[in-house]
Amino acid sequence: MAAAAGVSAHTLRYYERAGLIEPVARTSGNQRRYSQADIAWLQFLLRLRETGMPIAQMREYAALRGEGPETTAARLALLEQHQARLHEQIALARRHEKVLAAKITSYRADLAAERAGVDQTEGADA
Amino acid sequence: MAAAAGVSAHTLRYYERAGLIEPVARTSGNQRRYSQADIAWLQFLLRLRETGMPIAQMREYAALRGEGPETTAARLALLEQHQARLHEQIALARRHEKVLAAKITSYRADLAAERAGVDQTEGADA
DNA sequence: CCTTGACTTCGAGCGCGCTCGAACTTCTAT
DNA sequence: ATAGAAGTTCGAGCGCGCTCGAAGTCAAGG
Repeated sequence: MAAAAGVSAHTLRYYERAGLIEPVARTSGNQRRYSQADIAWLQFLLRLRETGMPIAQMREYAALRGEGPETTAARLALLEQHQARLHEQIALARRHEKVLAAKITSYRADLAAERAGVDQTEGADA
Repeated sequence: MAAAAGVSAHTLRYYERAGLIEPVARTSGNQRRYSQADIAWLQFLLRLRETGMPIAQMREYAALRGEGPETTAARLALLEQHQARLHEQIALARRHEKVLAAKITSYRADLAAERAGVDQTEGADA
């Protein structure tokens, strides 16, 4: 059970169906045997996945890979595009973090005021 | 159409159904009229949403808010918890960014080698 | 008055990424 | 030889966060 690669057998089969993994070698009895290369590829996919790359794009990437080494440039472009998205995500998250931190600070102030017996402002939530 | 607050009327009603927005004032003809306070609250919600807070937790927050000012501490705790998650997300995204950058660098090297007429390594994807 | 268009409720449907279960086959250990 | 664990295919289901459509109600302009 190659699902020890950090993912369920169900998911593994799903990835195959989804065209992310080219059909893997089978035993005489039709059972899948994952090679080292298969596992490496899977882990690469999982890393892309973790970074929020949608399945559809991973499929594109996988298709390019299937077409051979002459698609390296195209694959690189995909990765770069993904990297750009990742950058954006991080930047956005950081902005949100700032807003949230401000909100929390003001909440703390409210609490302090309350403990001091001062009336609260209503609807201070925005 | 208060949906000009950056969200569709459908979504607005969905949020009400979902318990994120307490039922808003209606005209004689049963039509919703959003007050400034409603709009402010909505925008606060949307900000939480954008930062990836799940609806379920927003619902919790909304419920606490409905219970009055004595729940401020609890709400603060929720926000802090969310902040922690946001921090984690950012940290994770940064790690992914590093991995991806490394991958891209190696791809560029592959491309350069190819242009130089050197054979490619197969399965270099992990 | 009457059209027209924005509102209402309700429940169904969607896109994503799995996740699961049924029914069947195959492998493994005794 | 055989029990039972683990594999197979297939299609359905789920959880999230909307999104949409049908059928009806209401408001405002001509």
